[in-house]
Amino acid sequence: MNEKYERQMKKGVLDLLVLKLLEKEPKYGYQLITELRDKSGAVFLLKEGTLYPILYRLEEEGLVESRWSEPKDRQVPRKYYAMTEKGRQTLPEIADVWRQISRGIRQVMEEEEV
Amino acid sequence: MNEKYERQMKKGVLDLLVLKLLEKEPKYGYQLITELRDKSGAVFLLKEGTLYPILYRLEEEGLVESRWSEPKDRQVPRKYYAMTEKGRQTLPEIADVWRQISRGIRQVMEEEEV
DNA sequence: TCTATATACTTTGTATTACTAAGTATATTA
DNA sequence: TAATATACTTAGTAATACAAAGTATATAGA
Repeated sequence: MNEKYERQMKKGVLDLLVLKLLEKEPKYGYQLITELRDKSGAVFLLKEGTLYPILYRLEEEGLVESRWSEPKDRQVPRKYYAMTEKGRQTLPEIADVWRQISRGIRQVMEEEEV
Repeated sequence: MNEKYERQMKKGVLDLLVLKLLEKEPKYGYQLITELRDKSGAVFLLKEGTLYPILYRLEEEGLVESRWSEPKDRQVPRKYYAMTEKGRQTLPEIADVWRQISRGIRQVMEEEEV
């Protein structure tokens, strides 16, 4: 992909995708990176330096909350993130912003392409 | 719309939309603002301070070129922007970046929604 | 045993960009 | 005459994806 444009176009949607992945159940950071990679068909290959600050920001905004796992059987400790009530209210709003913008883009792009 | 997210999600796509609108014929800045507003269904309401710097950047990158209109019959002078050869090569590349990213987002969003 | 790799989280710094706000100037309309 | 629409410019700000480096543990291979 054209890296320059790729980077900019991804701005803003990561919050949406992370929230979406947390919708059903709590997950930890590294898990989110691999799920995002797999489900997006390797379009979203996040580095830790990208994802973790997003989680910190979402937590600061009150959309998610975290707790450390008590590490059983010699397991590396993990920080699980779960959606808050506010997060559940906000997710559909953000999803709607995405829908409107992508529709606007489609309309401009498909214009006169009949 | 949720302004905070709206702003970020629009990042990067404006170059694409502006190039798309210039594909068929040269246009001037103010014209691009109104066309973008109308064709997007008022999703993209650009201020001059948003559009013109985009055009300067695209020109600096060699994707478009500008010329001032010689103002006939007491008309305000206009700066027309036209696609360059390089611009015509780059447009499909950027459009493809958009397609891949939006497909990746759709896949994550639609996951388990059956 | 040693080493490399995968897992897992943190932090600092940088580049890019949409937007606000202000300014300049002309033409048209009320 | 004033207000509005047209048309372009510029300076400054905030937000964020990413690179890069660091810390630490578990596991697999040589």
